[in-house]
Amino acid sequence: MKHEGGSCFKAKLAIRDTLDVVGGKWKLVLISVLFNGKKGFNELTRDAGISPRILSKELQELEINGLVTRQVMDTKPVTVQYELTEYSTTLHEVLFAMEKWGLQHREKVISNKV
Amino acid sequence: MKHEGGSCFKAKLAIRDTLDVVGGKWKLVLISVLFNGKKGFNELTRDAGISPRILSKELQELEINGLVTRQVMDTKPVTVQYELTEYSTTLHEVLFAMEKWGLQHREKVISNKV
DNA sequence: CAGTATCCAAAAAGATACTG
DNA sequence: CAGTATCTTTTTGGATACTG
Repeated sequence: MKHEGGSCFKAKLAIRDTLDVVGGKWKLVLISVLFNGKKGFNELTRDAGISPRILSKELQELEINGLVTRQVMDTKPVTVQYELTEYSTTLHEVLFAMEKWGLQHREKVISNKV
Repeated sequence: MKHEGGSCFKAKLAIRDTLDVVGGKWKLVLISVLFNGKKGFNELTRDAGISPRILSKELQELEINGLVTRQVMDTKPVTVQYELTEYSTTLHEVLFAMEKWGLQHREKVISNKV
């Protein structure tokens, strides 16, 4: 046995904690889209391919968890800019690892299917 | 702008690909549990805290994606051992990053709430 | 023990119309 | 443009009994 019960238990909990914050179908995708820089609401809707209802909910959760800021701009029809926070940079490692894995996995699947 | 449209699009797709394979509530948790070594079905049920129906489904998907092997042992009441594959090691970076993030985030939340 | 079948509850997602 | 309300559908999960 490599790990004793305690450390595995901890690992499992930590994974769960992370999933509670950025799990689900959209959050990491949204963060990766916002990596480009600020975006407006409808822009995000289009870029991520998400419906407004869900986007609104996801953004609120991301904001609550300190990963995104929402800034109301003083424009004629009010606009809003969503932007990643400084804290969100702590997720880079996760995002980068997932992006890398997705790419290599796609390669692998493609080559196995030829 | 740090990335041009193309690379962001690619990043988004890669994240999605990864989520398609190991997204959801259970897969990464199961993998982290199997990190300990082989486990039987009921053992996994207990360790992960998952119902048999879901466990069965998740394991099948993990097997299909080449992340887990299922080995039927030649014992009196048949037993089965689930084990991570060599390929699953490609996920270590993702798992490790998520574990690390979960830990630091918990720290952060706790200290902010004191 | 391993796993499936059945049934049910809850969560997540999607489409779309509508409001300031 | 930003976002909410409403309604519907799909997905996901959980309890539990049952089978080889």
